[in-house]
Amino acid sequence: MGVIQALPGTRDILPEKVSYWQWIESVARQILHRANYQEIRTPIFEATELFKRGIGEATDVVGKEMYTFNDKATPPRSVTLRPEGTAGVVRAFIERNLDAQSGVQRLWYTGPMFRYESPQAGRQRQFHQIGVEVLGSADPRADAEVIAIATDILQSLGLKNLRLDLNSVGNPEDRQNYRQALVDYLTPYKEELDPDSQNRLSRNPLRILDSKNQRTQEIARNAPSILDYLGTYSQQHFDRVQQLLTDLGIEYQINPRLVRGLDYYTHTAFEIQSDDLGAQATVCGGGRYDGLVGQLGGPDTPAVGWAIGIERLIMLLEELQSPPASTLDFYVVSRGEQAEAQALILAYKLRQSGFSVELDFSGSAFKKQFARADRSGAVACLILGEEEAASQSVKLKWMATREQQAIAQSELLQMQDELKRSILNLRA
RNA sequence: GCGGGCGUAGCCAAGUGGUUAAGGCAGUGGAUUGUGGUUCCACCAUUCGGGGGUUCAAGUCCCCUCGUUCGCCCCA
Repeated sequence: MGVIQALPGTRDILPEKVSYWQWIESVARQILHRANYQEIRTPIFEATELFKRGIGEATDVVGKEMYTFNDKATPPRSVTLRPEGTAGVVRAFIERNLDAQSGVQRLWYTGPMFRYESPQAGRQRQFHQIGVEVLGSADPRADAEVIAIATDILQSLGLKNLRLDLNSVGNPEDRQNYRQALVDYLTPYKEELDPDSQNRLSRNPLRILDSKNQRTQEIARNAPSILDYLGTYSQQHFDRVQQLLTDLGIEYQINPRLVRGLDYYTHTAFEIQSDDLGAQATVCGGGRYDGLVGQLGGPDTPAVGWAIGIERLIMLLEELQSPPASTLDFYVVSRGEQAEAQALILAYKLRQSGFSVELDFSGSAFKKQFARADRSGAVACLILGEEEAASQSVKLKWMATREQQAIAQSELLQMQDELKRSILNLRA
């Protein structure tokens, strides 16, 4: 039609939905504040190299989903819109020497992420995450704390029917041993696997475990478990994390086939899923990444974190709650040149006194303006016609009771406290 | 990249080859002078995402194209 549309996989967040976003942000902020996590804001684009090295060349995210382009530098510089939050935070941690500041850095962030994928339910090209990263502790309590914060946020928003899947992917050595065992097991079945899995057999066999192909799943069911290949330290760490979660009263299920898509994970890996989300069931995913900081050129620093997908969270919230109702105090109705001018001033002054006030600009019949006042959800209506304008007065009408009184404009502005009390009462 | 669904007004939506394209919401004007969450009336798509074709006749059938949506892959 010639109308310019938002690009595929991007969405406008319209005013009627924004209350969900504000609600999520305020709940998360509060919970993170209580745990003394500090907010960090990093650029939404970074050197492409950061993600290649951090996330791993072999991953799908890096291999086919990055928004990468050259900027105008000479020579051209390859730049990528961040596909996830951890790499940027770790880069800042290293570059700004945050490790030197204190033992442990507890950080959180929120903002847009970008992946060039085909959009579907719960998946966009620009989407938003809220995430945490704890840098500088290998203690299982850090894993448990971070998981507890995630469940706390989700529960505080009223979500139920969530599953916490937990696994350990061990350290690189454990994983190498396991990988070999897995390949040994799967190779005889190679012809029966789905084509994607056949491909992965040599490149990324762990990923075969969570294939959705039925036959592949049947085969994977009897595959060796990573949990039988954990070394002593890995096993102790994993046991401890489980114990701590139990102590905290957080329910989880061990899922030895949980494999996460980014290369940097070590030891703890977890996902929080819902059955109400269609194909993209994961609301929160995370884990430990003890090797990443070192891999990106920083001092060896153990770390653990997660990210919540805000759009997916909102999909769940929409099924449960409706957004908070309007909180408009006054709707100002006016007609006639003089009255309209006075109405504007009155609205302005009331706002300065802390009231929320909407002014009807239409100039249409009072009847229509009242109908709009009603729909606006305002507690009271202020009416200014020619009579009121002539006498510098205004009619104050309480919508719920239909009671109406004439009052001098100056007097209305004097009785703030009384008005505030009445509005509170009528709203309750 | 691959597969399926859908595309009629600002929004929701009927319509499945035959004169002027239902209805609802929203919007605008009105039902005696300035009072809403009731009612009633009028107005609001020369046109069915776009292009081509079949036919005496197409929103309705066919082809192409664009958009959108769900799924695969993968992830938040």
